Amino acid sequence: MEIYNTLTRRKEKFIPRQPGRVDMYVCGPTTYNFIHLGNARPLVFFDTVRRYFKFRGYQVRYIQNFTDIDDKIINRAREENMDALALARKYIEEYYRDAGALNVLPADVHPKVSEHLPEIIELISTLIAKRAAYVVENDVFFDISAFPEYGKLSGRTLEEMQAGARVEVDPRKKHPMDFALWKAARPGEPSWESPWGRGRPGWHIECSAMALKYLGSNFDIHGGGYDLVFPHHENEIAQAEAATGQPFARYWMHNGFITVNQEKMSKSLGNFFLVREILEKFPPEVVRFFLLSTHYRSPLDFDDEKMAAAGRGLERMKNSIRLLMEALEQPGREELNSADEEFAAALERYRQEFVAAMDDDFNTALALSICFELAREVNTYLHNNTGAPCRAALEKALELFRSFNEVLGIFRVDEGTGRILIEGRHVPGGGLEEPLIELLLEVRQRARAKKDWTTADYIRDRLKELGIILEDTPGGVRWKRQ
RNA sequence: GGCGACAUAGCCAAGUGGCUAAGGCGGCGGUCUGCAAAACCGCUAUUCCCCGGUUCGAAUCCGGGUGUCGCCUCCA
Repeated sequence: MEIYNTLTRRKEKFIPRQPGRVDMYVCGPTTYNFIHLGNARPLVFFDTVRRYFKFRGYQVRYIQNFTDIDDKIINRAREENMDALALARKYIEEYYRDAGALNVLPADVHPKVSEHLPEIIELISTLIAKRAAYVVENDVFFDISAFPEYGKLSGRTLEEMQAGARVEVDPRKKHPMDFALWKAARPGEPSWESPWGRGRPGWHIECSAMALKYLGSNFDIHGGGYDLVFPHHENEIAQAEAATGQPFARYWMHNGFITVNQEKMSKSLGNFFLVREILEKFPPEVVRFFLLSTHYRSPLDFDDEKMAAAGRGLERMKNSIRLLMEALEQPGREELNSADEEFAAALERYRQEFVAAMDDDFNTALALSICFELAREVNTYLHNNTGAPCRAALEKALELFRSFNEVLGIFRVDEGTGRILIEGRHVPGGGLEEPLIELLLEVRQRARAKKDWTTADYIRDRLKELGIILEDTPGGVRWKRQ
């Protein structure tokens, strides 16, 4: 496998710290609101990375933090007249709903800053002891001059950064790029006891402390959005490496940004989309499919039309799986003929191409295109074998869809059997709906037998308005939910 | 001002030195159908922003230009 490493600015062969095992840490959201589409991209992408490693037989340990202590949370809590930690807790709950809808599997550990104060304080103490940090009044700052490699991740030098500085510098800092590890308590803010008085941790120290706690030094993959490269990840490296003397993480992966109408999502532009709002308009699988349809390092532009196009594409794949499942309900043929052999050989080729695509820096866009090729192969095969297709061949194709989906997570899966669920007729709990639809279809068939097309079309149109799609086939009518 | 990324069809999007430039959406034509839907078949970029260069050969490498976006400040 090859992974693009931000640290070296090129693709590198992936060699894990321990053979057969991958330890990864991904920066999770600051929980002061529902998650937005920009949060969803790294969520879905790194979830896919983790699924792929499992697919490839690695044992994966996946850590994703929640930042539940932060200026934004405090400000928001003040606006809502709420306790800051309670507000954070509320949005952590909401996070699980949105992430779950997007088929993002929970991390092995979701550490919270508020539950890791001892680790954070210990790390800061170590940095002070090693003269990589200094105390001013009740604040603690990281001393950039103690870490000569500062800037290695973002590829900029201290001089360049100073030249471009646009922010007023706290005059108590020894160097303008020094950053806060510990902030003295201010009235009305959550705070904790520390050797430097009551206060709270700075933004960057939490990830260093929690990643080191759960994964140790030199773990395999650290991920997050591209905007975290500087200063967040740069500072994480400085803190962790100054404290331990060891490399922090081996591969740094960063996803590109989501834009809306070619502009970065931002509150000031009013083009901020919450996952929750989008899910009111589009099914979650379509959102996930859309997010994976572009390579993770490229920017991705969001608008309704592109989502609609993604939905139609996903529908094509679902139709193919649906046709496959229907064909498997028929008797079929047991023995293989040469056309079946050819079909099976094509399936094997797709499997290899899929793995090659994902091995190449997680090229999900290419992997999805292989799913489309698989769909067409299946449809063509079914088209040419309407009489009695070979069961073994069909089962092999369905299994291939299933294993691709294990990685991509774009189709819903039955938790018990692991089989792909294509929304069709069956509703859990049943009720009268299904028999009534069947009854209407029967009436419509009678009309059709009498060539009463007006009635037949009327039933079809009205059912469509209710979200029931009819398709007349030579073998009878087929129906599905929209 | 400093640093960086990107530019492939109507739209989205793979491809980073050499077979016919993947795939999807849309469009057009055909098969099937009472019609429709779904599906299948065919067509839809003589060319990859522009200009130079390297090379037997470049969308792919190098130089210059233009344009778009991002980071340098909280940000996924």
